Amino acid sequence: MKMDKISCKEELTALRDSLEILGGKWKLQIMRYLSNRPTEENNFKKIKQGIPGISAKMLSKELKDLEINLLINRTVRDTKPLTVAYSITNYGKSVVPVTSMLVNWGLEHREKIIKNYN
Amino acid sequence: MKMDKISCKEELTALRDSLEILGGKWKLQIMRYLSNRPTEENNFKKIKQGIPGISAKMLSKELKDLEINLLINRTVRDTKPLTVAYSITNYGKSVVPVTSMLVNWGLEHREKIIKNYN
DNA sequence: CTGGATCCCTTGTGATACTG
DNA sequence: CAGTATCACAAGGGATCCAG
Repeated sequence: MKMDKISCKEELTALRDSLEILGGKWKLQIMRYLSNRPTEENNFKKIKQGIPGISAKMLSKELKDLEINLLINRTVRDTKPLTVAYSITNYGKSVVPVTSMLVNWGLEHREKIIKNYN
Repeated sequence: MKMDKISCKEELTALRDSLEILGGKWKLQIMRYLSNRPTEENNFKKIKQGIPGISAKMLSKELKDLEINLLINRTVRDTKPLTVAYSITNYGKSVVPVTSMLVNWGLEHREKIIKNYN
């Protein structure tokens, strides 16, 4: 936990750094999916089916990005046909609170919107 | 605070709802900027100068989106020349924890990356 | 099964000039 | 001051086919 006082500009820079790593349509969804299944064998196909609407191309790209940033592990199993298991790293678990917060926010936002229409 | 158990698919849907409202390059930065200045007169020009890199076009568009979603207020002052004040709504304050978390995450991520290069 | 390569359309974003 | 209009380009993302 950071306790130093930082300026607004520094805050915005940090915020941008986060968004650069975690932003976009899919990354947080993938992180959430994997964090919900820490013990299972999460192979490519299974993840693709678990995240509605994502294409193979996007999933492939996003997984690569997340791996580069040390947020997930990619393990190739020498089976035949070969399979690949993806899992969250310990470091990657640091984004779980972020996704939790957004999940709750999304639920409450929908409630709020619905209330406004009644 | 939600205590109901929800399925992973529902979680991802809620996450997507959040990202639809708050996602993109600028919305969270704008929210952060405004939440840091709740008492000041935040006019268009000032916000534009406070958020490095944003264009007038984008700022205009994003402010409109945020207003539609009830996250910020837009108040036209009948001065001359006319000025417009933007401020966070009470509801909009609910996203402050999200931005705080991302600011901290961004700071720590940078530290981590630097450490990995040494 | 995993996922790279290619093609192509849509959307996002920036620069510039301009209006009320 | 507070934006809008227009153009132009980059990035995002889907579909399809193909290879290890």
